[in-house]
Amino acid sequence: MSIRSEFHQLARSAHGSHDTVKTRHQILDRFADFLRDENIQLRHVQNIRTKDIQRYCNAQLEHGKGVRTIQNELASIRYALREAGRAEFADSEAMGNKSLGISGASREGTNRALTRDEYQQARDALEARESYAERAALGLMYTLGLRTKESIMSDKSLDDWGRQLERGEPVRVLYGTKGDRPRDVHIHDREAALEAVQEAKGAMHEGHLITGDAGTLKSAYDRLQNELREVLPDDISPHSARYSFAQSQVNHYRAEGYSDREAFAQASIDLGHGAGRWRYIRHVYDQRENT
DNA sequence: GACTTATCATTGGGCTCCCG
DNA sequence: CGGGAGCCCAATGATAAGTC
Repeated sequence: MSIRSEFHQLARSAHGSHDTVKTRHQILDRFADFLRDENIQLRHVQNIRTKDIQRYCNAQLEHGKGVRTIQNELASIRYALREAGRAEFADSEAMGNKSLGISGASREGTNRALTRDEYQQARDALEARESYAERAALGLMYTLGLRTKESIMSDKSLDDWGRQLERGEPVRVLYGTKGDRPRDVHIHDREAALEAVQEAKGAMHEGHLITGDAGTLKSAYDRLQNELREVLPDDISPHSARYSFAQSQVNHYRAEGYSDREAFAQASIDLGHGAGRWRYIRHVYDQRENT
């Protein structure tokens, strides 16, 4: 059995969501490519040495890959090693990111928030294209702070959200959340949020808001992503709408007299992270120049 | 810091329309 | 009626952003 097929088996036998397993599989496959191309002749995962890993890291750096990316790849490789019974090796100091020369990457976000004008322009453009469902999805992302996937899967929740908003309750996001963690979002601009929910309800078609040709979640996702990219500025991604929401939450909490730190913490909770993530929110979401 | 899961960018397949 | 330009979109690959 080749080292490649060993990798494949290891990638699959391990745990994780569908996407995670798939990614791990790809990473290990590329690592196997590297070993082959470099003519490093290893028959088994058992025989992998630190220097092989080191060479891989160097080559990736050389190739111009980001440090964060390589760190992520190494996480998968270590996982495979552990799965193959080499936990001690995988967790050894020599196999740490620091020793391999891939530590210390910046974790600050690179996206910026969508401004109100840009939001309005994107909505107009979507209307002109008669992409009403996509326009509604963008509205939900902007007023409720939803991720793209959450907005696609919002169809099941729109009625509930409408009711919750009417009563002044937090909005409960259940479907499509990262890691399947539900969250309650405190909405300050209730009117705008209600409007977005109504709009989305009206844009639904056969029980769904967004549908791709293939009828899968993935195709719906790609369609929305593509459509939004065409009407948003080049340096803006759909996720930027969520940044805007985060900023507006922070501003509202501040206006209510919260300290900066508490405002960040509250906004963090609204985005579905823990309160302890306030520092992160400050870095990633609250880029002052756009507030 | 390490590991998992999401978003984003790029690629390329396949459709349509037009020309010869 | 074949083939290629141009477009649209889904698949694939890369990377950012989550949690533990």
